[in-house]
Amino acid sequence: MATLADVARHAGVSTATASRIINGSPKPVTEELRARVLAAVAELRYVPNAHAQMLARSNRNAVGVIVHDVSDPYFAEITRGLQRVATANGRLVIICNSFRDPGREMEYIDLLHAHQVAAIVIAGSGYLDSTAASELDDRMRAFEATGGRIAVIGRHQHPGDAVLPDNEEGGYLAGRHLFELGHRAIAAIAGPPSLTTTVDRLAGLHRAATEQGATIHVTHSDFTRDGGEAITAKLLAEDPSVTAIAALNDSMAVGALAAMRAAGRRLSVIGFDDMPIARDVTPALTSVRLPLTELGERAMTLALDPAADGTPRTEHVPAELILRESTWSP
Amino acid sequence: MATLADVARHAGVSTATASRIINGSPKPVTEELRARVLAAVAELRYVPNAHAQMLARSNRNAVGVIVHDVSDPYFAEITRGLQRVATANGRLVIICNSFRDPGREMEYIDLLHAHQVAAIVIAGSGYLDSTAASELDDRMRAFEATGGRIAVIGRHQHPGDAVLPDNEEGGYLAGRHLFELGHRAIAAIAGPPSLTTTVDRLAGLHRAATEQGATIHVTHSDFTRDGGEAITAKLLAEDPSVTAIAALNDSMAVGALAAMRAAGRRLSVIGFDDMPIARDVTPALTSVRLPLTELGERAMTLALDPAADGTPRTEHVPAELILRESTWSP
DNA sequence: CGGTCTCAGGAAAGCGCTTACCTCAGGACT
DNA sequence: AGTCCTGAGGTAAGCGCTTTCCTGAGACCG
Repeated sequence: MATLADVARHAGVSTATASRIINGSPKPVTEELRARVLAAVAELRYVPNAHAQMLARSNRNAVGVIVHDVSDPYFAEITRGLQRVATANGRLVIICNSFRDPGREMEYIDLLHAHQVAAIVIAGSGYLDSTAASELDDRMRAFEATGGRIAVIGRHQHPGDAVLPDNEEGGYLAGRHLFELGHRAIAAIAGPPSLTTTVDRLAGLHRAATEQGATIHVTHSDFTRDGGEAITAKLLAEDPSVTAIAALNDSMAVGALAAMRAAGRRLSVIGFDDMPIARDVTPALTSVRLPLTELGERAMTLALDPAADGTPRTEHVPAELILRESTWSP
Repeated sequence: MATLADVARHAGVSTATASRIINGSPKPVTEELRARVLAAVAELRYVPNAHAQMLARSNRNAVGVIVHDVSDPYFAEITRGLQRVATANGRLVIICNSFRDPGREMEYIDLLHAHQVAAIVIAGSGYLDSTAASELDDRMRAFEATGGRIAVIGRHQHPGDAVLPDNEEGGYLAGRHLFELGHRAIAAIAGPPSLTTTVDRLAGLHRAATEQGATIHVTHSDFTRDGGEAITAKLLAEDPSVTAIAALNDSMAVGALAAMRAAGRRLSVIGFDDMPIARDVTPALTSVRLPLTELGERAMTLALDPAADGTPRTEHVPAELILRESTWSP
């Protein structure tokens, strides 16, 4: 492995000069030396050791991202936004999948901390369990204490910069739409009850129901397509009076559609997130859209621009109802 | 930012001792010192500087992954496999999106090289353009010359460890299926002609056609859903005699379905990759499955186990036809 | 009771790079 | 002619950690 010293020796200059030439420092250097050094670099296929550079410069260049799972379309979309902004700012992005495990999240915070990232963005870890949340909070504080910056996506224990999708409002939009259509027997398929995303969307749904003096039957699943399919099958068998299903994300809504097809039933279904698949299933899915890419972009922007004063900044992004063909009057 | 020296001072020991205790080195240490050091670590919230560790240990711990785009379901699936194996081996994974830009790929190889990764896995960059390919090859050699390991997924210029999905066979399977159904006027919607994936799948299709003494009409698109929709719309308008469409990936097949729905036509459609969405569109998509997660797992395994001798290892993974409802006799 | 082992712990030499500071010519000025 | 810049380059001190080698003190032996 060629080092700077090798290059310098090869070109017959000091490491200082070689370093300056390679990094294009403002210090003036004669053309001849520059050429010699550059030739040596090419010949030796020299690639600077990033770790040594980080250590010597002690500037933080990378940023970390902790999400549930990049393969999940929801987070893939968010990640896309995060990457766009980070790359535009010349940052290296380190992505970590937490699989919603608070323990793993803490490990990753430490790992990113150890790697001297300038900032960490965390998405999809709004835990309600206060033990896990406060330990996490602890780790985050330790990171921030060293000058690191943290931005979170979604409601979160940790006080600090955050971009908040308006999940409550989205839930309300979905509920109101169903009630306006004339549905009265509505079943909600929620995600894990420990996630704030679930809680907030559900709260909106309940607000809409209360407005109508109605109630909504809630069952919990796991935000996956198969989970949605299984629970819908059960629901259809157990409660034939339900006329509409509000799934708290599109994956489960797609599963619900599959279960209905299998059972030969046709209830109204509304999804959440408006993922690309929504327009390609039959019937095309009515859904509550959250601008996921934008969510990511704004979170990364927050994370990279140091706060003017120390005040935590909070940005809200609105939800929007996208009407398609999966909802109708009973 | 607390350093090892801070911890050592705080505990009243030398940095050597502190380091040994923190890293659990085999050197024996009295319980009392161990307790003091660990207490100091907790109190100062010490997190070791990973860059300094890398530099001092000069062992390579991370691995790099270069893919087209993690948000793309195809690569998301592959990445999942890569991560599983890497994490199981205690490696940090650095993911880079190349967006199929050879220039960016080279940058990323250098970047990963600079970060001293132990290995790089590259997926989805089988370029035919020989200039780009040979420059890439150059970069890879430079990396390998320093002891780094490279594994590629898919056919590739670079001679070395590779796992190859059997795209040609998959194309053949798709073609034969359509011909067996009795189709004669078949249109293929291919991806960019510069990718080996496109070329290989197409070759299989042609082999099936030749067997039948038939030919296939080929048009090129870009592997995206919208690209598939647009080109299918055009196709339907221009050539009413076509009875079957072979899309070279599922995204384009889904687009084709949408275009057909819009035009009120019902041709047979076969996709490729058997992505999760395939079973949820209507009609459910017949597709050629490639075990993507396994592809990733095997590539990472190859990358992490140094070759027994220096011989490049090649693993083939077979394609499989998944019958659903989008294909029928004309 | 002097000599040899063992063991706990420390001193210090790097790992590969950046950069503040220093040196040494050769002009420009007075 | 002597002083002072100014440019071009080198010297060396770290950055935070690991690890080799060394030291000093008991334990043990004959």
